[in-house]
Amino acid sequence: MATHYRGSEREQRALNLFIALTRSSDSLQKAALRKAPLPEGTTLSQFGILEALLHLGPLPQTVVAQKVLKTKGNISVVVSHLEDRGLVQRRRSKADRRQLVIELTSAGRELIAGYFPHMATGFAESAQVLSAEEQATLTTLCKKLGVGADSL
Amino acid sequence: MATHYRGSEREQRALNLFIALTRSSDSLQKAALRKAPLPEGTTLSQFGILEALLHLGPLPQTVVAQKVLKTKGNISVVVSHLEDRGLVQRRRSKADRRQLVIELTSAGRELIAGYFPHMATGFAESAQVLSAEEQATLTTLCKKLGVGADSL
DNA sequence: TTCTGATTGTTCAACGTTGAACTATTGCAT
DNA sequence: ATGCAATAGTTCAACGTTGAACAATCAGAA
Repeated sequence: MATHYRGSEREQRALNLFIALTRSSDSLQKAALRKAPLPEGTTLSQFGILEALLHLGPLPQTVVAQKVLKTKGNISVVVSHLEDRGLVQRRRSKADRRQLVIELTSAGRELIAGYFPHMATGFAESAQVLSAEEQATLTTLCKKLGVGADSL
Repeated sequence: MATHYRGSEREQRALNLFIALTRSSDSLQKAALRKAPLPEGTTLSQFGILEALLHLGPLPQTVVAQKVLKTKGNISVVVSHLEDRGLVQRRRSKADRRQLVIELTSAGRELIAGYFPHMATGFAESAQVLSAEEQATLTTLCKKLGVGADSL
């Protein structure tokens, strides 16, 4: 589990932190998916985009890319797949004709709105090994770390 | 940053935790890579395998798969790429003739041993926004969460 | 207005990733 | 010894992912 690298204390601490972060988010994700399998034919990437649209409303692709931490090229591809499946639709923005605003179709809304609560329950159950206070501490420290790392 | 899902307190807490975990590990990784770009032609996946071999010695592919949290099919592909690049070599195990033991070539060892310390420094610098105690707390909570989630 | 640089999205090559079907080998139970 | 379930690895289709090259549009300066 821990790194086998023989470096300074400081480096080993940082490496162990990174490994623990990566594995725990991976474990949490997998546990939630075990409890709430994705709808047939829906991938994790597609889910991420559908979820953003459900909770934030119609968005231009660039904004979607920022939300799900992927590149615009990637979003373009995955949105096309969602469009092929009839879950999403592209609309040219009148304000800025470069933008394509993505919005859920009724089928897409039904799919994601019907599924998401199961996933939320899955996360809640999986996170229960930590107390509410521990979860809050963990979240706070992660945010501090993330913001700090981004500004380097 | 936080979820926009309107569910129970418990669910929102778990979702926010997951988002924070994901983003912080992503930020930490990207910050480290900014400070220490991977060697030309080396991908993150290839790096992961080289690193495992450097610090754990020659390993059969199944073990590598467990270490880097990927499937055996994936390891097979990436190891082939590493073999093409002359960084790694497959050796049929005598004890169990099903196993292929992967080991670093001298070129591979030189590459990863020369690069890894830079990455370690990058992680250490990026993690410095947290005190040593905070890092330890974060690591401990992550492990507890990970172990708990795995056993569901 | 006109030029110029920045922004939005598409496309493509190369690689990564998974899960399933397949082969070879092993170990065990009978 | 024989048969059989489990294990190690390969391969493939389908999809995801990135970064770079490209076209269209916008916004601001001269």
